[in-house]
Amino acid sequence: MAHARTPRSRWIDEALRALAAGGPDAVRIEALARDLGVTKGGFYWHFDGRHALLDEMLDTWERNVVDQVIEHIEGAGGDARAKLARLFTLASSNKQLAKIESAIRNWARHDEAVAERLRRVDNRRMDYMRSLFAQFVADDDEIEARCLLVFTLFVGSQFLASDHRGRSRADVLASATNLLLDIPTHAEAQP
Amino acid sequence: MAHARTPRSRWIDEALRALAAGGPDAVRIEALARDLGVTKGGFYWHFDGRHALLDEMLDTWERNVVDQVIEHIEGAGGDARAKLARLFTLASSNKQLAKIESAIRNWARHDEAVAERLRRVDNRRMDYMRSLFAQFVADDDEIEARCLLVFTLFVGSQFLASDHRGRSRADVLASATNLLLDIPTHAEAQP
DNA sequence: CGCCTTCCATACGGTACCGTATGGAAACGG
DNA sequence: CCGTTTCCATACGGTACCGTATGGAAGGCG
Repeated sequence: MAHARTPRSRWIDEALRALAAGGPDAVRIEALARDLGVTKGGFYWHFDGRHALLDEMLDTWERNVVDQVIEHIEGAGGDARAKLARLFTLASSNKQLAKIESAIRNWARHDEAVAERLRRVDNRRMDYMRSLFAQFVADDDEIEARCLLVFTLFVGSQFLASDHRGRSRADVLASATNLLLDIPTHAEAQP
Repeated sequence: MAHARTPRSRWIDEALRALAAGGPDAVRIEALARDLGVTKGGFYWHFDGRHALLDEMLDTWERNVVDQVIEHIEGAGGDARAKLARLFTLASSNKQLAKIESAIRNWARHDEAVAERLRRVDNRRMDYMRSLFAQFVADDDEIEARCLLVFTLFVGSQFLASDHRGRSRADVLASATNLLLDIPTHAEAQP
């Protein structure tokens, strides 16, 4: 096994960068080759065409995201609110990963295979959040609603262009997450 | 002025359909011509190239969205909560418009000119929502947070793939909006 | 060293699109 | 009914990409 001068992983990394920058349509083999300083000659030795590269990109992403989550579950301490707060902090950092994820989310709207992968990831995250909210919210409908609000807050803010009257987006995000962690249950609010 | 067999508006409509289906990269002139049953010959008489079509698409969308909002402001009655509830209902319908908007949101991530148009639209909607929330929420930070939560809820749910434990997405959306309209202010929740 | 596997460069044919040029058909206006 | 404007078809050259084929360089190994 001679050392690959441009191994599979480099193609995948570069492809993910292109995905983040311009979506799946920007993942062009000849363009990647130019960025890597080689020609596409070696690509077709490593991969079975463009579609295979896209698949492996998604495989890599799916693994990384899961690892990221697990890593955070394990390294966590404190109660449910503290864990959620740490999760929110994590979601706010990792800007490159957020771009990749946003590109994949949009991609999934047009490609059922991508949508299925995304569903696996989203469902796993939702399950985790549900288990945390369940520790201080009684009503199941409200748990589900709060999970949806959290999830869409971070996903949606990537696609939002509005300003916030002098406030930074990060500040408003923090206010919103505090709201989601501090508000009383629906049952307590009604009497 | 002879009657245009394929007037500008038909090109734009078809382009918006293509945008909703596959993003801006799917707006291909020769493909649109095929879908319209003509050749691209007439296109370059009407338009000054592909970029001009994309611009006019966005012009059309921006006008329509603003009209849609104004129409709803005018036709509204009741208090702020009722108006917001009606706004949420509107946001949940119009599936084709939602697809176009999602495509534009993703587009704006890569194109600054598109981002500026989107910022105009988003800011106008945000201003309207702020004025409504201000009628039953005291704290300015919380108003901003709730506006962001509402906005990202509807935007983000378009990009979400998760399931909801047997509940429909529409039901969870309804629970979430109720939460945003019924929760007490931060100041009231703290003592 | 000589060989053989691994990796890449080069060259090719094919596809899909852009934008232009030019002729012709279609619908008026006098 | 005839010319003029309006709209479209056709044909062309150019670009960018895909995937394949084939030769060659580079490094491990007997």
